[in-house]
Amino acid sequence: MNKTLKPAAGRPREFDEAKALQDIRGVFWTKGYEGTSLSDLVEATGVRRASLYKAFGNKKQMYLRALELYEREAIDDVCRALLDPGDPLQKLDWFLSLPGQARWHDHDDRGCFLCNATADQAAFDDDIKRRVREGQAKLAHALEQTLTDISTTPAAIEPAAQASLLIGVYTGLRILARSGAALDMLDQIRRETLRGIDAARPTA
Amino acid sequence: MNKTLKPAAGRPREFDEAKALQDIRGVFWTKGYEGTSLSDLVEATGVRRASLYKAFGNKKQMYLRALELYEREAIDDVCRALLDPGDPLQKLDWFLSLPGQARWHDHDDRGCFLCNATADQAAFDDDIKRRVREGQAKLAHALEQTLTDISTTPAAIEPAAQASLLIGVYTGLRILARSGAALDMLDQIRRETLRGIDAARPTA
DNA sequence: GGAGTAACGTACCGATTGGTCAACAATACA
DNA sequence: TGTATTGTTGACCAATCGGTACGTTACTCC
Repeated sequence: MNKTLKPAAGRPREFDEAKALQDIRGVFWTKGYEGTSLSDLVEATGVRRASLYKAFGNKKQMYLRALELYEREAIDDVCRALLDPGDPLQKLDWFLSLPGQARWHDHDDRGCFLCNATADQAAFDDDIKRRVREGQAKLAHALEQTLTDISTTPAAIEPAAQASLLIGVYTGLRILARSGAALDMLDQIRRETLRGIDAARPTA
Repeated sequence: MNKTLKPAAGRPREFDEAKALQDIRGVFWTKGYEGTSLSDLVEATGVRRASLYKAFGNKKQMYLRALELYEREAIDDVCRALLDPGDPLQKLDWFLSLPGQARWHDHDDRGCFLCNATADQAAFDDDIKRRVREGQAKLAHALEQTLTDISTTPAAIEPAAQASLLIGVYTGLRILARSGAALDMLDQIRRETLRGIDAARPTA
């Protein structure tokens, strides 16, 4: 929007910061925080080391920005799909099938960056902890909305608790998928989770 | 057993290899694979660097041995508890309450080493992948046994699929707990999981 | 008491880590 | 045409990384 506006002082940036951030996200996503070196990021972006530091600060902030971008794009896409019209149970089934789909299609499954971050660095850094929490909250909100749509008698089910369950199962599925679990196992987990949710709804 | 037997040739080892492995496990457990340096292990064990290499080979093998020890002790303990006599549903409730318990009691929760390994290095290394799979299989077997005890009409429930579900939920819970998720959320996940399993059993 | 063997202790290795510095280049504004 | 400001560049940093070479020491067996 304001790309041309506000030219600011000094020499203009020669690289596309947004594009660089996408590349950075890709590296952190596949290799994790500790597994990613600055040299990796320099190679992936084509941007010199000092320029990256000038633009982003330090490694941790690059990671945070990359995770933020992932949440704004990938997570929001999932939320939108969950809020789209359609059969709620079918949408939840789709949501829980994402880990297995990724493991099935991709040669090497890099999982969900949000889940990776949860397992990777959230335990060690409060800033990452907060960002992960925020992404989960967005997801939980969309799931809760979808769950509410299952029944018009909301007293019978507890959408908030079931949304938490879905976050938990989804996280577990992503971690298991990336660690090479059998597709059968992932399918079983998805089916049993949906069975439990279906069983909890009021018998109309 | 054969501590005194087979003295072998050469200078005897001055440190207790089993004790050193326990210390190594502790460091990997809390700091992860990449987060652990050889200096950390030297400091934790009190054993010189070259002696560690002599005894264990390299860093990855130290990790594998530590994970193996964890599975042989902690995981087996859990399996035994699940197979002990008692109300099956209550035992499953206990199992799913472990992550929340750890988060509640320990100042900083280092989680379940098996789950940490699943999320940490299993995606990148086939050997670790195999070891993780083995630990999960042991757990799954005990869970399946417990689930079978819930009902005497096994056709109505699918213990194998529900065991997979429990592994998935447990993994998710451990990752979420360590990443600082609210205790409420962990409780909700546990409750909803058990509700689903309870709902699936045949109405006697 | 050798001879053989294996662990110990230390110093060391090249490579890589995240991060910085100062010279230089490109822009806006006066 | 300065001057201020900011990005680019490439060399450079101390620290640390996983791993090793080698001389010494402690043990068993002959």
